[in-house]
Amino acid sequence: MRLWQRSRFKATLWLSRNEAQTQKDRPLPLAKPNGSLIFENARAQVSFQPPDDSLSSGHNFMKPRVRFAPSPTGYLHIGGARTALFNWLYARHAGGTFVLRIEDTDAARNSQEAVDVILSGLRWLGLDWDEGPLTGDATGPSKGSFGPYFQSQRKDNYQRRVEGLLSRGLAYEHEGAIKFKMQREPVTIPDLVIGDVIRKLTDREEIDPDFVIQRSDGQPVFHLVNVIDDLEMNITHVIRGEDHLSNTAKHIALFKAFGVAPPHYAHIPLILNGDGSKMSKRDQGASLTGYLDQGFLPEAVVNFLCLLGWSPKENREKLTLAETIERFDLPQILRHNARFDYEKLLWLQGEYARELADDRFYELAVHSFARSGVDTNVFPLGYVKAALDTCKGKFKTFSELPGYAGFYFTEKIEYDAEAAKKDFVPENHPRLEKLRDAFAHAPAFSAESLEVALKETAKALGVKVGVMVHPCRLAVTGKTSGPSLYHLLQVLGKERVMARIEKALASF
RNA sequence: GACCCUAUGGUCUAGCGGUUAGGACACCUCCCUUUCACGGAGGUAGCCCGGGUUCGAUUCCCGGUAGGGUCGCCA
Repeated sequence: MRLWQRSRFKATLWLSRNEAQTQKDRPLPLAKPNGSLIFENARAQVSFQPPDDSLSSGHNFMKPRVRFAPSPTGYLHIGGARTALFNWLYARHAGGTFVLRIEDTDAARNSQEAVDVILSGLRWLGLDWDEGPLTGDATGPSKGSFGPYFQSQRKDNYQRRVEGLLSRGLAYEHEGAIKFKMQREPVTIPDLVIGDVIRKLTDREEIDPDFVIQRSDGQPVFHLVNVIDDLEMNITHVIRGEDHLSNTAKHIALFKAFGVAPPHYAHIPLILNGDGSKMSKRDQGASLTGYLDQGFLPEAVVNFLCLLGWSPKENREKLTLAETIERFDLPQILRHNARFDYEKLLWLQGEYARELADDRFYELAVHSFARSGVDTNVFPLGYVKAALDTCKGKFKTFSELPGYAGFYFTEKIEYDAEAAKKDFVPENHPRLEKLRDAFAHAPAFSAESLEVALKETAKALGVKVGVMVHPCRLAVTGKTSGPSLYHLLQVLGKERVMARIEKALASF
């Protein structure tokens, strides 16, 4: 079973690469269990003439055209982001075109701001689109020759198509709405990921298989506009979430009704919550914006998303974008849903954060402090950079940074309560005094000589190094962990360090 | 309720009839170390169940179970 399905994948893909557009006018390739190809005339079940030239493009494209068609709901779902990523990867891999189309048919919940969330999210991830809107304004500028790229601006097309359907008896009015005459026979959905899916009618559909394509208020419905836009934008591959799989039967029927062979379909598995439940809007981690806000790096998010439902093989986990584009292809996409593993994302984030180029690291770090209300610009640039250098590679997300290194930029040191109880004890008081004196007389206030000073003090007192280290760290940073102690002392400088030690000594 | 998809450690996955079932994250132990992190060494843990097919099934087929999706004048 699997074998013949896979052989069909190859045949279909080959077709997609080389004859992506000419297939529009050709029969649909299907496979038989013996692996040979058969052809089924896509128009076999329709008895009308295909649309005139004004509705069907005469262009002959060799490269795939894919699209991401989100609805502006005010946020970009992480699953949607991955769908966009897979589309983008396939386009880049195959040298095709990535189209961004905004499905804003539901006027009530659309706004320019909601579109901007999508645009900025995709831009953040680095998923540039070859065609689509340039701004969130539905009537604003766009690039590409298949526009408009907002469905709200394409009403005439839908109206014309509906009238065509009506005149050919393929749709009818019902209580003010327009319904499409859906076939009752099972629909075969050729899918590049899953294989041939034979979709039968459900019990409710048995009663009435027809579905509304235009509401009684005149607004076209998703299934209709989605198909018309894909058709008119010459989309060759529809790569979308598996939640659309069952509905694809309707779309294929619609394509047939318009006299055109449907595009290739690739339904990708969904992303579930860590506990296996469906990831909905309200779930933690569902919104892409959240990752930006938490200080994740887009390259980490992209890398992680790639690993959900697709594998680069060869035991690779961390990949550059170029490597991913090179390796990515539709047949290797997994068929089962994946759970979102936050820990693994965090690991990748740490990997990328450690390797950040200095300038970008400083920029992101300064930004994270600004977000937490700390203006690092009031400190000398050299001081800020030196401080940040001691933190690189020691934390994962940038939202951790203000908590990790905030002591560099404030004199209000709050001691960790538990640590103070343990380290600010009477016997440590004279030890800290000795350390203060040793620091005061160190030949230089550098990490090297401070380390020598501290170790010699410990030796003189007959205690382990740690006995000196912990109270000292607590005194100058208020925390039990952080950057290298000697280095942070050097960066803070003698004045700050001495003052903080005095203050600590006065507190116990 | 019906229809569709799926099923390898806790998680992401490699595997495409014969393997000591591989890697990564997480977890545990140890080493390194001023803390944390990194790095190094090692460890616990897996083929959902039941039938077939086969000399031989994680792998192929059927059934069950479980999870997910769909059946809207939402997208």
